[in-house]
Amino acid sequence: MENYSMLFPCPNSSSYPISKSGVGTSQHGFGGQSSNAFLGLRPSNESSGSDHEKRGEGGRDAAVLMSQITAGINVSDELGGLGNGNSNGKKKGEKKVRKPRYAFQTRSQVDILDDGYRWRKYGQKAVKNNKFPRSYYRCTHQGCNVKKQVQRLTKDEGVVVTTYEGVHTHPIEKTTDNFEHILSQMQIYTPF
DNA sequence: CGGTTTTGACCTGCGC
DNA sequence: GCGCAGGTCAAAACCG
Repeated sequence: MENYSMLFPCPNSSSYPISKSGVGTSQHGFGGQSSNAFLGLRPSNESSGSDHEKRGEGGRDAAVLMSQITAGINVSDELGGLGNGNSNGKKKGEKKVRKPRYAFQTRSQVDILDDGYRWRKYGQKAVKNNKFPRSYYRCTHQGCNVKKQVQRLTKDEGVVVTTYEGVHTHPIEKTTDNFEHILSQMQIYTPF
């Protein structure tokens, strides 16, 4: 389905360490958490990878503290087919506008990254070739139509893929220092 | 009591 | 056309 084009240059390494235990040290600090092992997104993921221990559920606010940005930018401008007819405003005959989506991977014990915005979960689906479900969230801010999907890789249970769709039309609600750092870094890498 | 999560049903697009 | 897979809806349950 979605073919992510990973345009995320790792700034401080010539070779990307693709390791399951991506806890490496680097001089590049994402606000305290300093590690970026480029893992890359592969469309096919069979062969369940490392068997780590399960995620520590619960601590939503501590999510970002536990996570390490590992990779990722996805630019899918107008990918032709994604099964989605009624994004918002279900006028028939309306040409469906596909918003660009941005995906990145984090290495996290929990699924939910606290990025400072308030999200409401509106769906969860089992994904093929993945033993973990994909969760769908929508920004609860009025008028803001940003969505995100969160999915854990079967291949590496420690990796969480977060896909954002849309742009927030409002300021961040609660600032999380770590994630602000992350965002600022990502804007550097983003080619637009 | 209001907001959020859960979860099954439903819808839509795509490939065969 | 049919089946599958992804995405969304909505009612009920849950929680602070």
